[in-house]
Amino acid sequence: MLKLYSESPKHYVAVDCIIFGYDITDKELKLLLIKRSFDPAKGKWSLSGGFVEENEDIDSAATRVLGTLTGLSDLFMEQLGTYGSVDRDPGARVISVAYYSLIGIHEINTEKQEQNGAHWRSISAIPALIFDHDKMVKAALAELLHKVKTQPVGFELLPEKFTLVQLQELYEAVYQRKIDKRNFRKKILSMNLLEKLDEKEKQTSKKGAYYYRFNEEKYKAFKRNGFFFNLDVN
Amino acid sequence: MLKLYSESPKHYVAVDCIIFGYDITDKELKLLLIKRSFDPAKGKWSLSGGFVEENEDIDSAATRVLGTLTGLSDLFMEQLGTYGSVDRDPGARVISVAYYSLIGIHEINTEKQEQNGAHWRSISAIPALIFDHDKMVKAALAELLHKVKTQPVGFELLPEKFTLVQLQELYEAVYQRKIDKRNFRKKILSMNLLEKLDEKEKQTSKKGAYYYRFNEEKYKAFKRNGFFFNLDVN
DNA sequence: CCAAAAGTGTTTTCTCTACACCCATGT
DNA sequence: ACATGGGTGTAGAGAAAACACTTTTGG
Repeated sequence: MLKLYSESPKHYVAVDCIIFGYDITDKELKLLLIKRSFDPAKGKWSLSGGFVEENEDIDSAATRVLGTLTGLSDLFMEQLGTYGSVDRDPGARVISVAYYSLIGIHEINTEKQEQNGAHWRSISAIPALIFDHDKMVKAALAELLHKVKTQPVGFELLPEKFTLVQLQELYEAVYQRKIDKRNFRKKILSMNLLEKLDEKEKQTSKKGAYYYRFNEEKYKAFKRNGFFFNLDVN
Repeated sequence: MLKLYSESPKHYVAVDCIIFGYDITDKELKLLLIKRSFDPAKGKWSLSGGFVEENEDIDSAATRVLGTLTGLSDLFMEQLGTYGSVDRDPGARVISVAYYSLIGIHEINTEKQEQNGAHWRSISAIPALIFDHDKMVKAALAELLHKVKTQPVGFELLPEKFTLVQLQELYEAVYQRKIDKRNFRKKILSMNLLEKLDEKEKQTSKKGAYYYRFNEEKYKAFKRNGFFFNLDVN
């Protein structure tokens, strides 16, 4: 570093959130997108974002944006990367730090969101997005695919209680392919991270499917002993 | 985004480079660190960095910093993440985008570097670093470990011609453990990414070890056909 | 001729894959 | 009693791990 701080230029810094949601009923992975309400690119689809304030950590800015849109806090969220091409935003030079987060669509009031100009769109039919947001979404999807294989984040997209069928459907929605039922169950159950409950889900079948719950404590304990989550099934 | 651009604050944005180097002779993975020449934290060890200029992409800023220090261009470099806590730099609020890069120590003039206050330090004995640079290094190391397993980046740390022994020693330095020679060779050679040369390296043994070269073109072709590099050996 | 490092295969173990039938229950 | 979705095990293939001796050659 040759220059003094004061001799260096300052930049607008924004956060953009790639919000993944899973809908247990229509079994689709979705993205929360907004219709932009101001120029430039007013009326176009975009990720939701916001500027980083003076005395605000970047992570906090992302949490704030996410909270404003969903009304939820304590969601899974992770930094994806920073997009800093000079011309990425035609309005001004804005550096954007992208975050992705996972939320269960069942948890939130979808109608209220749509009033705010936010809409859930299936990842199989994402509209064109402004600026480099397509690039961000593409990167986030790649990251998500890797993440669900190597860390137990799939549960973030489901309600606390879920059936193995629902868990498998989630993985199928993310991978976009069918998974062998027996191999999937064998593998996930062999990790000993799920607790079988006495309760059954009876809406979708007469027999009913047992509910399970992810045990965070067990996972932490296993991890301390060098265990790695791995759910790469055929 | 509720605010207009002009109502939002601007921030100093810097890049910091985690520069990994591998020394073929002492078989150690190293980091290029500098003794900071100005306040705050003058005289302390730090990563090399620099501010992002007005009309400069962030990636370009990182390339520039790396070039200034090493005199090299076209090096392997990738974004690691952005560090944006308000108080991370006591001098001012500076948002830092961290990059890591891989270079062969043999390629550069080490003496010239040391004159610039830059020093290669083994990763097994990294001094305390300023600000959150320790955190960056830790993250970069984790990323590197993952990267060398899943992408052919190890070659970036070696000269163009290298022996299989040298390649294995590099992986041993990165993983910090011994690897089985026969399994390692079997696996890397079965990928068909290395070309055996007619030349032998004769400094370290009487018999001499054949030189190999990484074939970038083959790798690209294989990748197009869905091949994934994987070098996870015991 | 011998020290020192390079090079080379096989067996065993484990993990991944493929695959089909019975079970429970509401109507 | 039957239709519907839930739940279960095993055999074969392929990948990973363990392991020790022969080759070459400069001094």
